[in-house]
Amino acid sequence: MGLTKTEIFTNEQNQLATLLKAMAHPARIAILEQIISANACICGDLVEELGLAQATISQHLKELKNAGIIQGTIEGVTVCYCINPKTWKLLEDQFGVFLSSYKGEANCC
Amino acid sequence: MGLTKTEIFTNEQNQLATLLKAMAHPARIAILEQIISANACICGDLVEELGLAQATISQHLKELKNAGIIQGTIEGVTVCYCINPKTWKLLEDQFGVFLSSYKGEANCC
DNA sequence: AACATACATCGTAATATTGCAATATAAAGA
DNA sequence: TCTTTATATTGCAATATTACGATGTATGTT
Repeated sequence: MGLTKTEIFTNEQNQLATLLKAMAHPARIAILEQIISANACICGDLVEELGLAQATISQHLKELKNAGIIQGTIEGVTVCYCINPKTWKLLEDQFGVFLSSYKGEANCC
Repeated sequence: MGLTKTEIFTNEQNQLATLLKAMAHPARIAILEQIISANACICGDLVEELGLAQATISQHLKELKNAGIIQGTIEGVTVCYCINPKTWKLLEDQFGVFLSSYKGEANCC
């Protein structure tokens, strides 16, 4: 096994899980924080900022791109990464609905 | 390798990643949705609701419990699971800050 | 053209995750 | 006590993730 049974779950459940999974790594959170705080799109600066090898950073960027969370544009020799506003909003909405569905009502246990 | 280099990142980055990771699976999202919608705490009902083996559900519950997202109390033969309000709030806060740090400003790429 | 720079991809090793059958444990009832 | 019921744990197979060195691929520079 070792293979998630996606067919059992709803599209929304699978989609949310995929987005969360893409973010569920400290390196990828750090990368996103950098991209956001730099406001402009950084690129190989990430390799210096975080203490990871270039290949590793590139792989994390690929995962974020695959999930649609960031987008990259080639700018000469460098590649410019930035947040994909559409997916970001989707995540805010989907996860927001999910989180706020719990009202913290009278604890039963 | 295959081992996350947690020592490179901040506590907050690691903590958020851990919480997101615990939720980043459709089965665990489904479990949480059930627990929330049932309002009261359900238990083995999950095995019937979702189409997964009892051992698998139990394992997912364990992961959610380890992450502090849910808590379980023994009630006779059954175990009563519910959301841990503290962790839920922590996640809402931490992830909320993170998500809202991106203002969707002028796209650069 | 030859080279440097910036990324991406490949290949690989170490480890983690997912899922389940089988088995263990613990509480309630006969 | 013996059995049933509900859940946890163990052990295992299949697959995924993380990380990195080595190498490939563009693009710009001399």
